[in-house]
Amino acid sequence: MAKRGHSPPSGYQVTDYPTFAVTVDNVILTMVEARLHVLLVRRKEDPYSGCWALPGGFKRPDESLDQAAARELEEETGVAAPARLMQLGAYGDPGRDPRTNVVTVAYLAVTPAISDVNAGSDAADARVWPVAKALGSLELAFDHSVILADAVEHAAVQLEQTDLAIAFMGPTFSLSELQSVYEELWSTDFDDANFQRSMRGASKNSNGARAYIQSTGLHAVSRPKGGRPPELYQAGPAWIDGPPIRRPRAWSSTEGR
Amino acid sequence: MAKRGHSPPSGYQVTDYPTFAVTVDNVILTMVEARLHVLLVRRKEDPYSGCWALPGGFKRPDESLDQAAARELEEETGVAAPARLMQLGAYGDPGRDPRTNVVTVAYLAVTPAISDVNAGSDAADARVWPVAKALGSLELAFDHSVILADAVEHAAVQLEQTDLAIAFMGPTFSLSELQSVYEELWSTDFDDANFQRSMRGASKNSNGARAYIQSTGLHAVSRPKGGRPPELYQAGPAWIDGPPIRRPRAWSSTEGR
DNA sequence: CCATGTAGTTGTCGTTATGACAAGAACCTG
DNA sequence: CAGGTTCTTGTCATAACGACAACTACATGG
Repeated sequence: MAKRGHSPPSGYQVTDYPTFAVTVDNVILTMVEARLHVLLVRRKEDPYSGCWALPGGFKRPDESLDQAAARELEEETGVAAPARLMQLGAYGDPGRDPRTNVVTVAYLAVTPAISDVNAGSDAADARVWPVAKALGSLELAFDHSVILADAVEHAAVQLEQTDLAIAFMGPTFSLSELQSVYEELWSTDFDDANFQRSMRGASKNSNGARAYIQSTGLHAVSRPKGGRPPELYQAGPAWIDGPPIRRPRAWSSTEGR
Repeated sequence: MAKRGHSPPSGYQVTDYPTFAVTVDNVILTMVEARLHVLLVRRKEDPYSGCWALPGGFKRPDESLDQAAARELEEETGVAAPARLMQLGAYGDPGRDPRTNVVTVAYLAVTPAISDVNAGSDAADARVWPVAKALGSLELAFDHSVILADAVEHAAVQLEQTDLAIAFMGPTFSLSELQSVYEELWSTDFDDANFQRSMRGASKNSNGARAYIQSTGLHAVSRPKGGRPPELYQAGPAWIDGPPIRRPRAWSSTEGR
């Protein structure tokens, strides 16, 4: 980027353009007992005081949008920003905030089970909610239910394009845990056997370099209800783009998307 | 920073948050002679006066982001907003506009060959440029080369997820025209024969309802250089999600993305 | 310690999609 | 009509996918 020294806006008037507040909002998704959950805070101040909302806040002029998102997440929830905080989109419908003109930029991230959530000074409470409930009975502040719905859809798409599913997992995981992520976000049911083959790189697919996931050799400890202890895997080292598994599509004319 | 005549929200202080200008910028992609082109305007005012830039401008408080994008496009270029004006993302790095704090929301659309482009009052000129040149030798205003690059990447991804490729086509088109879109955006070379099968729904794939494209029965008129006149197709009526063709991936460890 | 239940893993098989390539069909030009 | 170009159809081997049977490794309860 060249061209500096444009600084003094030669006869530029502040009144030439309308001003806005710019906020960032984070959609933090995680998996609790095979169900998709989202991190929400309960608002302490007006507007929408007492409502649950996505953690977020005002962007500062001296920080990038990405930085603002990470900062606000930590401030409001005590949750360290996940590595991949993806931008989702901007929302700027008139009147979406009763105070003033506010444009918000939504971010999406995925984490393994969150250890401790602590409401920051701006929030009355903070916890994870099942997405189904957050979109159903909860009545979120502002247009946050729209943002949340978009985020879930975006995550579902990313699942097919990237290794996003692994971001839901801890350092080691079983294939059935991973499978539950795909099944939950895509509302599908995979054949266990076929799922495993797909994940490993299957058959004799190609060069070993692919490595979407990697075997650790370890096995999970047995659990109360029985069943064979699964082998534990970890994220592959140098995974390059490409779908680890294909999203099933409904071709029948009766089904939409 | 001014704060427009908005009902002073009960005890709310203007100084509680920083203000920004919000702009929208459009990336309009089209295909000219099998090469990807982008619509640019030459700036008439500072900053970056004389530079080529994406058509865009300030959002107004009483319109949505989508509306602002469509309005600015028409105002600056005389090009009617294409049906699908997709939001690409928000860009808000500090200092990206030398005047003030500006956050811009980028939009992406694809059109068939644009008939007439007319520079609006804000622009000194308007025309389509090959994307290769726009990203190479042209030196765009602000961070518009970053936005453009992101847009091209986004279009390439959408090509696999939606029927975006057809948006490049006119009312009727030949399969080789369509093929050139995929080949240009993905930097690949498809086997002509195999490409056709994929596009038609191939083999005996499934219920005819799929119909990504539809035969018109017509044939193109013969062209000067010879060759068999291709059959002409049109967009399918009720196409539902799903990739008409898969993007080839490079699995070899030497290739990135 | 054996039957039963649960969960994970391996194997097989037919169907479908994909990629490579040959061959034919319809137009141009000279 | 010969030769070049572009589009179209056909064939074939291979890889991927979905369904499903079978087997393994654990827990629990008698």
